[in-house]
Amino acid sequence: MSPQPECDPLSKRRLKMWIRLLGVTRAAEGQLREFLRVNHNTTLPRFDVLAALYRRREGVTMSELSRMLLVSNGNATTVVDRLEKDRLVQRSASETDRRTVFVALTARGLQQFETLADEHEREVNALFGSLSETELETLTGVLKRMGKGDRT
Amino acid sequence: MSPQPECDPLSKRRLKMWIRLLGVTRAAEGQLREFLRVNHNTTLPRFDVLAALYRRREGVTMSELSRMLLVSNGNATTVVDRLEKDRLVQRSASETDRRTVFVALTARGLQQFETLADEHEREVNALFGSLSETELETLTGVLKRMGKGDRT
DNA sequence: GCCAGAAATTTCAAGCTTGAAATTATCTTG
DNA sequence: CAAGATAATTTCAAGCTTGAAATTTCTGGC
Repeated sequence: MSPQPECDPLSKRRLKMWIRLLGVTRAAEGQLREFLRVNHNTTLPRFDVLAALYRRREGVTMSELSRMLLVSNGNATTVVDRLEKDRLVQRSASETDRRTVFVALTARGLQQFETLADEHEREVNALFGSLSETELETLTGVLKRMGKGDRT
Repeated sequence: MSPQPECDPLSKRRLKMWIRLLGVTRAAEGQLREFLRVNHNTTLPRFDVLAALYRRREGVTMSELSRMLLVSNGNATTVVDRLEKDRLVQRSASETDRRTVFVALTARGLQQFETLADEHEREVNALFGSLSETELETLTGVLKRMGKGDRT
């Protein structure tokens, strides 16, 4: 049945690790999504955009934003559209390149994010509270190394 | 500014770990999505359903399916609808409970999945090939422990 | 200066996803 | 046995996401 009788013995273990990784991540995402919906009437993608703009207070271009969030540029456009309608973020034109559009938090967006971020951190803490300091350290180390390979 | 001057020093590290976890997972998902689209003209959700049905060859109920994949039942319905239209899966009624619907792979679905699975495994291997055996072991261990807490 | 190609963004159609409401069927208990 | 509660599934509206095509703008070589 198996086409590689002498296949790399690590292959199946890598696959199982990936399945587990996906499962853990999806479960956590689901919890956070529910938390944001129930307690703050918002969504994960909206939160992600606010968080990215909070880290880059001076504003970012639409392209930078989609790269930061690993989403398509079309997607960034629509989420920003909605956030802008709600006056949480604001677009502005570049003066040196008329193709470029900057996005930044409004005062309202900043304020809302600060409340949100605080509770979000608590929620994440609750989700991963069972990890020991050692496990946390190990996991972070491995994840860092895994992130390095990403030169897409 | 910070409301918890003496906050748990692990809190921020847990948060950063989560951000990294999400980043690594999304990057890998993106790669796999592209692989499935370019090489097999299919999508991750479709693959996920086929994989679940492959693991449970005898068939599963719609509810089981959505639990396995951590998606809403409405979602399972629509993906199965499309796969059924393509004759890759098949619904059948339960004889003991007329509310229940079983889904299973068709011969065609089974055949397609076997091809797909093989290449998918290779792709996952390529994505995580940089992990040493030790790292793989460690990561899997931690992920297992993290999965335990999920009694949602 | 002109023009071909590259770059930034938006638009679009199609598919994914959610949570809530609706439907249909089963169970429970008075 | 008749409600009423519970369960399995589908339907639905709204929002998310993608990749491709369209638009507008810039840049570099001629």
